[in-house]
Parts: sequence; structure tokens; C-alpha cells
Amino acid sequence: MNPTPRKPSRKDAADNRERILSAARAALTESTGASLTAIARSAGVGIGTLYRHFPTREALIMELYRHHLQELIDLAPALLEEHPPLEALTLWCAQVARYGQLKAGVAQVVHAATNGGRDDEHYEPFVSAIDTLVRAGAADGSLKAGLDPEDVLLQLSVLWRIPAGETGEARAARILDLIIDGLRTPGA
Amino acid sequence: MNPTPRKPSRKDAADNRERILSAARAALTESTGASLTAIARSAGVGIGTLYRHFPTREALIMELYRHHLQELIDLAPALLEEHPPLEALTLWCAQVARYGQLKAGVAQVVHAATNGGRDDEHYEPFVSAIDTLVRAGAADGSLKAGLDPEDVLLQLSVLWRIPAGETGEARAARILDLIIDGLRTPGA
DNA sequence: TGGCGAAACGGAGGCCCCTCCGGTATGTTC
DNA sequence: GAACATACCGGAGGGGCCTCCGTTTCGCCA
Repeated sequence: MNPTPRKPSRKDAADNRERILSAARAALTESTGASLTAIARSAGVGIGTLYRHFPTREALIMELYRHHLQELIDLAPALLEEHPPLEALTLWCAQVARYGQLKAGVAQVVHAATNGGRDDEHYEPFVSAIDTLVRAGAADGSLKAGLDPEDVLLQLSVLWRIPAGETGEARAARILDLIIDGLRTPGA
Repeated sequence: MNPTPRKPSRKDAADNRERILSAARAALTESTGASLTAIARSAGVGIGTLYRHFPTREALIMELYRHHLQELIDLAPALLEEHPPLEALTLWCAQVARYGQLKAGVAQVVHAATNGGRDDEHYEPFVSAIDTLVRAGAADGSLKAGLDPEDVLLQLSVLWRIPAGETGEARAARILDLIIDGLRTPGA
């Protein structure tokens, strides 16, 4: 839809944006702790410049992982075409959990995106994706009717907070089962 | 058990501790944003002193609301004596949610306590309380057997993150229902 | 090509968290 | 009562986040 969002018109700005992203990718890969000051320095721009391009740390990380998020969002309708709704939801959530376990950065940013709220441009597509899934499930009777996709997302956001590690994956799977059981039509 | 935990032996230390707590209570009531520097100043102690007594911001807030937390923990067995397990769990969780809605400070600190992890002295009692509830539910068949109380706590922690407001309470109730449905024995 | 206004730059500065350590008060022991 | 070991005090300082605003650069238009 909007592959290169809001690319600056001026060349210097576009350049700096690219260099900041580059430096950030290098600095944040596998350690979300790098300081923005350091990233700015390593990108050869002032801290003010970094902040103009990415008003918050989240915004920066978000940009780095934008396409990961988009993949997740696109996955929902794709799964629905090949699976019954309940299964599609389950698979989708599992994938969501996997992303969380995979990259600490993704987890952090998605958690922010999903918990952050209305104003975040990444929040809405996520909610839509879930809405698609739960509506299909409601229509086919496998999920409760009238589920609020935001509620579901909020519940899922817990999956991002599971400490990655040995047992993290198993724990995510357990919790995911609990969540989905709660969404299913009782007694069906 | 331990009503005044680790009170310093020296009088000056005890005094300072009290004054810090006082200042913190005043500063943090209804706005968790006050800076520790400001609290220290207003308590008439150096920032170093504040940090010795409360090694982290959480620790300070935690101390302020310690008895609220204790109330919650004590509530679990009390409810179990007067209600069947499933109902006790539901009531307990509702109370947990209410605390979260009530005071931003409580929510924040409990979220930290419940998400923080193993090393936090407040984490374990919470898990125990939940364990009591879910074991009772498993014994009586109303809840799934073998639930991990930490998993349940993690799920509940979402309730603290619901933005307080007009619809917050309703939303918490909705989500709580979903969570509990997920914990119940299927088809019972 | 030259000029101009808008947009971008970038660092100083304000505020914060937390640590470290030299100086100080305390209670304890002789 | 004096000396001592200790626990405590408290602020300077290092690092971070983010904002503000004077300065610089770009791209368009005459």
C-alpha cells in the first residue's frame, strides 16, 4: 500500500534517514539497549536530527521491523483462505508468538504498538487482522460472537512479555491455548 | 508475618526512611510521575540516601502499597472458605482488576511485581495465592488440572494495563471473563 | 543563474535515573 | 568516657532521553 512511507523530499533528509536506519539496524540487532545518542553519533548526525525523523525510540524500532509486522498482518487473511477460522486464528497466534520469541526487538515494539494505543499507525491494522479472524470464527460458530478484537489483541500482547529462553516457547504455547480456549464457543 | 520489614537499626536511618516514605506518599498520590530527585529533596535527604533505602523506584512505590498487595494475597484463602473454587477465583480476579483500576500506582507496581520475576519478594506470594485458587478448582473439577499459576498471573497482568477510564472497568470485566473461560474445564 | 523561503540540521541544555565514594554520625566495647 | 568499627549520609558525576532554537542547506522559481 505505502511501501516507503513519508520519505522526505529533500535529499539530505532522505540520506540522513537512511543512515540513521542503517546505524540503528546495526546497533539494535540482538540488543535493544543501544542508546539513541550512540546511534545518532554512529550515523554521523546530531541527536536532534534523529529525533526529527523518529520522534520516539519506538518509532525507530518500529520502522526497522515494519515489514515483519506487515507480514503478520497479511498472514491473517491468507490463513483464512486455507483453514477454517478457529484453526486460522490458532495458527496466526502461534506465528505471532513465534515472532515474539524470535527477536527481542520485534516483541518490544509490537508490545508497544499493541498496548500503546489508538494513535499508533500500526495498531489499527493489527486490530483489523484480528477482527477478520474473530468475525470468521463467529460466523462459523467456532468462536464466541461479538468478541472485541482489541480485547483479543490485549490478551495476545502477553505473549510478547514471556521471557525468551529455554522454556519460553512451551510457556507461550500453553498460554496461547488458554487464551484461545477462552475465545471459543463454550461447549462446542 | 513481617510487618515492618527490615527496619534499620540506627535511629537516623529509621528517621530518614520514614521521612522518605512520607514525602513519597505525598508526591506519588495520584501521579506516579514524580521524580525521585524531587522526593528526596522534599524529604530533606540526599538522593543517595533515598537510593540506599529503596534501591529502585519500584521498591519505593511497592513499600507504599505493600499493605494493599497483602490484602489481595490474603483475600484468596478467605474467599475459598466462603465460596466454591471457581467462584472464589472469579471474585478474586475481579478484586485484582478493581485494585488496578483504582490507583494507578497500585497497577504499576503490581504489574512490575507480577511481571518482574523471580527475584522480587512480592512475586512469590502472588503466585502462591493463585496456586491455592487453581488447585482448589482443579480438585473440584471446575478448573483445568495442572494449571501453572505463573501462567495465570501473567494472563491477569493484562488487567493492569487497561487504561483507566470510562470504559475501562467494563473492558476489564470482559477480558476477565475470557481469561476465566480459558481456565475452566472444557465442556463442564 | 541568483536569490529566497522552507525545511532540515545538530548540539546545548533541562530533567531524570542511578552509582560511587569520601566524609560523618552512631552504638558499642573496653 | 573515649576510641573504634560500621552503617549511613549525600552530592558530584556519568549516561540517557528528549526539546528547543539559532544556523545551514536545499530546491524551486524568476
